[in-house]
Amino acid sequence: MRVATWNVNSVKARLGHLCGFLSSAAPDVLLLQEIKCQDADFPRLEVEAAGYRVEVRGQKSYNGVAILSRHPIEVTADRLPGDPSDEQARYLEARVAGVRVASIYLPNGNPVGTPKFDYKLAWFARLEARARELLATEEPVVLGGDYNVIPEAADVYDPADWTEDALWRIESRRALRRLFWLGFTDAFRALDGRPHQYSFWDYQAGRWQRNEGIRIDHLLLSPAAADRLEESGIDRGPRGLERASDHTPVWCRLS
DNA sequence: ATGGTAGCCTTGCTA
Repeated sequence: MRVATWNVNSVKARLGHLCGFLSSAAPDVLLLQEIKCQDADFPRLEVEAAGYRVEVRGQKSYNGVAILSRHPIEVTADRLPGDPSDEQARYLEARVAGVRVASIYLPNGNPVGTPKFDYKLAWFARLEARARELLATEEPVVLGGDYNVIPEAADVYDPADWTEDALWRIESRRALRRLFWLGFTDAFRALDGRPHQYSFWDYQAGRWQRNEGIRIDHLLLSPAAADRLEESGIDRGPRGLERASDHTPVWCRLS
């Protein structure tokens, strides 16, 4: 089973790229983030015509996540537990072909020192609590999405540019590490030892042309899923297209 | 050199 994650930065603006990726990469499951539309505005017919079922947790203008799958989708959560007042559409979880998957759009958290950074860390704590619950099920679990965290110096072109950024702050990296200490595996890092393999390049300052990116989109595998990990990769193709998302898909294959 | 781009559907916010 192949699982991919992609922050598309508006599913309506990226519909052509999305359909191209579905037909060329043909993942069994695609986890989308930043669809930037309400449920009713998701281009469902086009995606269904490509052979995929669709579950959406949308929101007007910002955020929004979805799960696309060639197999039936049984939604198990359409929001991250732990804060009923949180209205932001950043979490959708489902069971697909015996694997628990989640599409995660973790808060960016900038600027540091504002409520936005506090929200990021609080959201991370809720995710950790949910991850513990999912581990207890002993089902294979794939927590995929835009984590908005650069795990290590090898995942950024120059850490000095990111010193005060919420994506690199030690509090954010520690929060991600806590998921690793729980037993989750970074699917890409587990199989690819090369440094400086990125999943995001800013639109500004020619970052793509200069290959000055960061790796912030991750597939975290529970032990039962990691036991089945056979292959992983980052597909840079979509980032090089005209009017591309600033992120590109990350994928893995489980036996 | 505090710039630069993109999408929302606003005239600013978020990233």
